[in-house]
Amino acid sequence: MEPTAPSAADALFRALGDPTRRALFERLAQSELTVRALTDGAGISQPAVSKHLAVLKGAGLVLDRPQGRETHYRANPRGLAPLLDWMRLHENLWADSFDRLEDLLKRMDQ
Amino acid sequence: MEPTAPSAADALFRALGDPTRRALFERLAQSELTVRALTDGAGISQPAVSKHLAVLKGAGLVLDRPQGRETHYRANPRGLAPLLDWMRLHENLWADSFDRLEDLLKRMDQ
DNA sequence: GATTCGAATAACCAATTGGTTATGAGTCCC
DNA sequence: GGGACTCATAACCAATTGGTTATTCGAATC
Repeated sequence: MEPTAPSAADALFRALGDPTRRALFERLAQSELTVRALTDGAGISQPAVSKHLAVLKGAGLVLDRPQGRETHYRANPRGLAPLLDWMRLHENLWADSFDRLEDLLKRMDQ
Repeated sequence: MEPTAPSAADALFRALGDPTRRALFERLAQSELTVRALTDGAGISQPAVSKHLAVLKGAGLVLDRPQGRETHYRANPRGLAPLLDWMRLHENLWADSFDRLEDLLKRMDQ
């Protein structure tokens, strides 16, 4: 019900500010993947991927699920909520025709 | 009508990734301000503010209006559109209850 | 027209950051 | 238990970045 803390948007924007990191998030938004699977095709080393995942996790954008020796990562469905919250702060920027935006955003809150 | 280019989201996320820069944008989202007015209360030097404004302008987030010796900056109402475009790419992340999201976002396109 | 003011640019610097290789701590499999 | 595999962390490095002061240029003011 209450809006996301201001600092949450900070971490989120910073986390998504890096293209490589955002690409990882976009892959995770489609399916759960292990660190190995993410590393293959990422074009960077496995430790680099792990560091990016730590940042994404810190921003609440991804969730991890350790299983045996591998860790499965997936996007957190509620992770992008602070971004929508932030947008609501600037609702007045949008054209008046988007008056349904507020209703929509309210449904994100609970 | 056509979705924003992928690179647009890149510039936007990077521009908003810095807290100081986002604070400047948030002030401009409420009213048009000169560089001087922005500098007062920003806690950083005027050249620093000018550099941040250049980045925001490059990302399409603000518009400038030179007038005499001062430059007036204001938020670009269409500047955040790429962010909504990007969100549509991850629509599947959101809970099914937000099925009106697509309709809403479509209205951003024209 | 001399001076002050507003903004952008240049030159520079310290801190942050995104990457690397090396290593360590668990887990699976023979 | 020995070896291969997965992931995280440590240590380090080059590049980027956000800040500074100095300077320049154009516009307002006296």
